[in-house]
Amino acid sequence: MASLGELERAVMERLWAADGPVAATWLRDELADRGLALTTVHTVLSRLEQKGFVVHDEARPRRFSARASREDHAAQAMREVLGQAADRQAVLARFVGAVDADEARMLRDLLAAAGADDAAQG
Amino acid sequence: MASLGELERAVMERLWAADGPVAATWLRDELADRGLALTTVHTVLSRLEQKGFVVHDEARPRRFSARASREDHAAQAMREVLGQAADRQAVLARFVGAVDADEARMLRDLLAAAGADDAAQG
DNA sequence: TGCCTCTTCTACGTATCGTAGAAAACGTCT
DNA sequence: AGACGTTTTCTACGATACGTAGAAGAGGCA
Repeated sequence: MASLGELERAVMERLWAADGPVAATWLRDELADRGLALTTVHTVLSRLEQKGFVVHDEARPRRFSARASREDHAAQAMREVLGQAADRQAVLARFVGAVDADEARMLRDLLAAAGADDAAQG
Repeated sequence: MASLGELERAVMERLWAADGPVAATWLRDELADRGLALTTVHTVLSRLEQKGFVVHDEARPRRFSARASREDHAAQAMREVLGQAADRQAVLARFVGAVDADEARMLRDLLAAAGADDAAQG
C-alpha cells in the first residue's frame, strides 16, 4: 500500500471526518491553520486520487470523497501487513498477545458472531 | 512507524531470514543479483539502524541483526494501525470480517488461551 | 460578455532512498 | 613494525516523493 505524506494524511483525515463529499474550498478551510493555497489542496487531492484513496464527481465545484472509510482503510492495512508475513499464526499470536483486554473482548465477540455464521451456513 | 524503501526492505528480509547476526559481506552476497557495492550495503544498514530496525555488535567484521523478529515487526505494525484508529471496534469488525477461516480459527484459539490466562489470574 | 472562481498544468525546494567513491580504521602476514 | 587487503565511515550525487504554489485554462453567473 502506498504510504501517505503528512499533508496527504491530514487531507484524508478531513475527508474521513466529513459527512459526505466535500469541495476543495471546504478542505482548505478545514486546514486553515496551515494557510494553504487552494491550488495546494488540489495538488494533494489529485495525488491522492492517483494513489487510489480519493475520488471526485463531475459536478462543478468538484466534490471529493475518500474511496474507503477510515475503518475499512485501517482494516485493509492490517490485512496487508498480515498477508505479507510468511507465518501468519506467529504474527497473530503476537498481535493477540499485545492487544488490551477491551480489544480482546471485542475480538472474541466478533469471532463468536462470525463462527455462528459459519455454523449456520456450513 | 518509519516506512522502508525497496532495498531497505530487501535487506530486512535477509536479516529476518538469517540464522543469527550476519556480516555485511554476507548480505551483499545474498543480494548478489543486484550487484551492490559493499559500501551500499553499509549505507543501507546504517540507515536501518538510525530508524531503529537494525543493531550491530562491536566485533570486527560487524555483525548485523534485526532488532525485532519479522513476526514481532508485523504484529507491531498491525497494532500501530489499530491504535491510530478512533473506532477500534469498527476496525476490528472489518478486520475479522475479512480474515479467512484458517485465520479466524487461529484467532479464536489464541484468544481462548489468553482468556484462560485472564481467568486464572483475575 | 466580463468577471470571478474553480481546475489543471507546471515548477521548485527539501527530504528520502538507491547507489557508490574516497578515505580512515583495523587485522594480519612477514 | 610495515605493507597489504578488508571493513567501516564519511561524503556525495541522481532520482523520486511530497509540500507548496504561480500561471494559465475552463465554466458559470451578473
